[in-house]
Amino acid sequence: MNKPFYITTTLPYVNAEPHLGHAMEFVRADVITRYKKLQGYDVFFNTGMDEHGTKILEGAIKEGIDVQEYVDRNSARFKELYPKLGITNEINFIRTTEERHIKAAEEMWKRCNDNGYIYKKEYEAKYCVGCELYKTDSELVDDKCPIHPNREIEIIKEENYFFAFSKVESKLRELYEKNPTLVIPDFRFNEIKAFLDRGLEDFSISRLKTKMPWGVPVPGDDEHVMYVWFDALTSYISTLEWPEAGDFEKYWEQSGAEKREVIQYCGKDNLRQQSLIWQGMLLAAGLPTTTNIIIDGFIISGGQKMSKSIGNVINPFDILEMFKELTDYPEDVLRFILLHEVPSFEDGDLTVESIKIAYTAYLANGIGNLTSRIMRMLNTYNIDNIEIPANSWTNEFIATLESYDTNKGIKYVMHEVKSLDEYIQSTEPFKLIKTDKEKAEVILRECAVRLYGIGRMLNPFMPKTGAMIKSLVKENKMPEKPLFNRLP
RNA sequence: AGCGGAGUAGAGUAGAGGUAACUCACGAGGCUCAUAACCUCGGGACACCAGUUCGAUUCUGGUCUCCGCAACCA
Repeated sequence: MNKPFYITTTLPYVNAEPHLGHAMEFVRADVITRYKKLQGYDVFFNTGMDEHGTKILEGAIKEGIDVQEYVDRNSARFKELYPKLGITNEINFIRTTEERHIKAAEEMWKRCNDNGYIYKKEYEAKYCVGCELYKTDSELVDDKCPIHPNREIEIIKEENYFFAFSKVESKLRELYEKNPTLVIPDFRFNEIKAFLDRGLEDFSISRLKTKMPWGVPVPGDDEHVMYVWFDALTSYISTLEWPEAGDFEKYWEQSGAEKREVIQYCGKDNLRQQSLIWQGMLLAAGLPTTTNIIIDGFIISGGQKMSKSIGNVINPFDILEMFKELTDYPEDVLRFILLHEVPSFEDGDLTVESIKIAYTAYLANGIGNLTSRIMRMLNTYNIDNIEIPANSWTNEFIATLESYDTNKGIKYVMHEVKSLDEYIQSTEPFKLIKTDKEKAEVILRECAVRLYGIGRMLNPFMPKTGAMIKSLVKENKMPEKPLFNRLP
């Protein structure tokens, strides 16, 4: 059976520490990956690090270290995070400083160039002599560099390479028309369609090497390096060793597959880059486009953006730390919080307080307690040999994941936890066992099967917890200690 | 200016053209299998103004407020 599936996160730009937004994107993509694997797909799951460009150079200069050293160190920091999030270890990494990536970026450039989408034009760039860096309008305050307000910003006229965005405009429009679910959710798609309708301007895709050397060289021109976006976006296929055919053919082109599925996850700040620029590049190079781009919202805290000056920053490591004494599955707790407390497509709010409340309500009092009470009864009353039915995922549950609504998916599971608690209370098997043993046993077997079903559904979301619940039911074992201890 | 999103009980969120749901907090009761857990009941909400409709909180228009984007910022 040929069921290939490709999914990638955006590659984080490694000029800062990993934050909750990164963690959330990884976790969601991981949930989809695990779900698809359980459905029999051959999944290529990609992530990596974006390591070129001005900001990286700036960061390295600031710390006074070699740029390669800087990206090596920061990339390691990110790589550390994946296992702590319970991300499957069958994950592919690409760093944009890798040789295979640089080759792919050069090839992408050549193809766009050969097809007539790249041309040279004079460009006015703003440059701060103090920083020795290019600056964008949004970085300047009153047309001055905030770090060097006493120096004038230099306007550099230089020959730059431009991408003929305007030339792919009609192709993009056609792509959008033919693929009504290209961008998910639909309100984001509307946003980008409206943007496209206003018309696209060509944009600069190179920088002078003398001013910004940290990038992939432009093929055939020693004086320029590629603008970081052009190189970074190519990583989604350089990870497949493109332009070599092998994995690219299998996972990106998916020629023999029933339905082509090439999925990208990204934050809402990336809408334009992923849905417009990257798709435009693929079209220009004559390559198949992405089939679905899933746009995440942001995580805020207490109604405000997380920021160091407000002091409301919560990073993934903090949450793991909070729960490491209480459970053997802190990564599942973090996954749960991100999946359950943040809407799938809109902004969500997390505070230390809200995280604790959710943990107590759903994990300690919910799943953990439910597991204990059922397993205790099965044990005490010696009810053994539970027959596990072959498949128990309902269509309603599957539909949540097929539409990438991971938040709705895990809420569905939590609802089942709740209704199983209600079922126990209303049927009272613990009372019935004294008067009608047979009937009590029927009820408890039903409970065991339903608990096992919860374990199964939990699988993509909270893999370790799901596996533990399943094995407890199978072996008719009481958990040695609570799955999720209550907070002190 | 423009574009997109949002305004639902004390807080955080669901939801739908016709008894507004969930988690936490609060009040009352129940159960004892369970992690002082679990179950039941109760109080309390659809920003504002018009329109469409038998009927709107849900659709349309407007107002106010908040958030994001406003391109070469990765």
